[in-house]
Amino acid sequence: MTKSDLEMKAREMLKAAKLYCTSGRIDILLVLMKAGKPLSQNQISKRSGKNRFDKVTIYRTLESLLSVGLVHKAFMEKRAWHFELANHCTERQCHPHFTCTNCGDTYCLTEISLPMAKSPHKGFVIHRQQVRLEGLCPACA
Amino acid sequence: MTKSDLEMKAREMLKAAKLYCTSGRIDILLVLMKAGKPLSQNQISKRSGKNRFDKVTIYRTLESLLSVGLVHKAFMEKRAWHFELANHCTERQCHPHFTCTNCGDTYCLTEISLPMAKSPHKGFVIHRQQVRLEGLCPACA
DNA sequence: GTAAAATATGCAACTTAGTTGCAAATATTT
DNA sequence: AAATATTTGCAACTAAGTTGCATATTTTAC
Repeated sequence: MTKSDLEMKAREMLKAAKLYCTSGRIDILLVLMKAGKPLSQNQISKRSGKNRFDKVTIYRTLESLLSVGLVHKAFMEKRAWHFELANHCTERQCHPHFTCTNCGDTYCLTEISLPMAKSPHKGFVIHRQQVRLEGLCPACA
Repeated sequence: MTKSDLEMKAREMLKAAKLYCTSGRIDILLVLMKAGKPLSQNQISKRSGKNRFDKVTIYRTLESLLSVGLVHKAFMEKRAWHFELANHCTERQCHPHFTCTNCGDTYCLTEISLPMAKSPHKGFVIHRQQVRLEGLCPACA
């Protein structure tokens, strides 16, 4: 897929979500598509090349993408939130995220999926489930 | 269990872990025992009564308790880390944490446990697994 | 195509979480 | 009770994330 193909795709995603097609949103979507794993605001900023956007803009852009379900927030050991494309995630569950305790890298383990937790008797209604895994990656094992 | 019984218990836990029995550690353990759910530094501070400890002390205390496995870090939707007693948690998995999307309260669902994820072929070694659930609590459902 | 309306962006200033270094205080060991 | 080991408080700092407002860009209506 060429660069402009990806950009076309980003534009379609934004249009379908009824969001303005702005350079910020397109760029950030491209960065996330190419990364294929959760990135923090800071990482997104560094990867968005010459047209660096303001920190506030990145946060607000992520918020808008989040509000229409184009991205997800992933919980990580790091203090900052990480964001990733909502690709292949269902309403109820995304793939588990694996963080290597040795090198610190995070991977999306799209091959794995755990059964959804069953609500306990007391009347809890479970809508979504997120799973975080820790251990050693192939390079560090 | 009376207040001093709890304190005795805290002292035993610290002694077994070969940590100095200081008023800060005892107090913070008591707060966590009474809470029964993950608390942030800020919440711990508010709940530790008259002998409020310095923010830095609380962080360092939690760190020491963490290092000997007496407490766990829980990931939450909030920006701050939350800590809880490592009660009933195995090496590999703790109970899932449930956060109500309506009222924001967090519960420890000790009745639920998911099977551990199986390592995918590629050579990942999974050591620990954490599960976060979202939905409606009995009061909000 | 252009003007008006709707929304996004940048900047400055702010809040909150968490950390570091160092001197003073407290806990344990002898 | 003194010496040693460890913890605590304070001040000052870093980094993540937010808010308000003026300006710029995108879309819509004509």
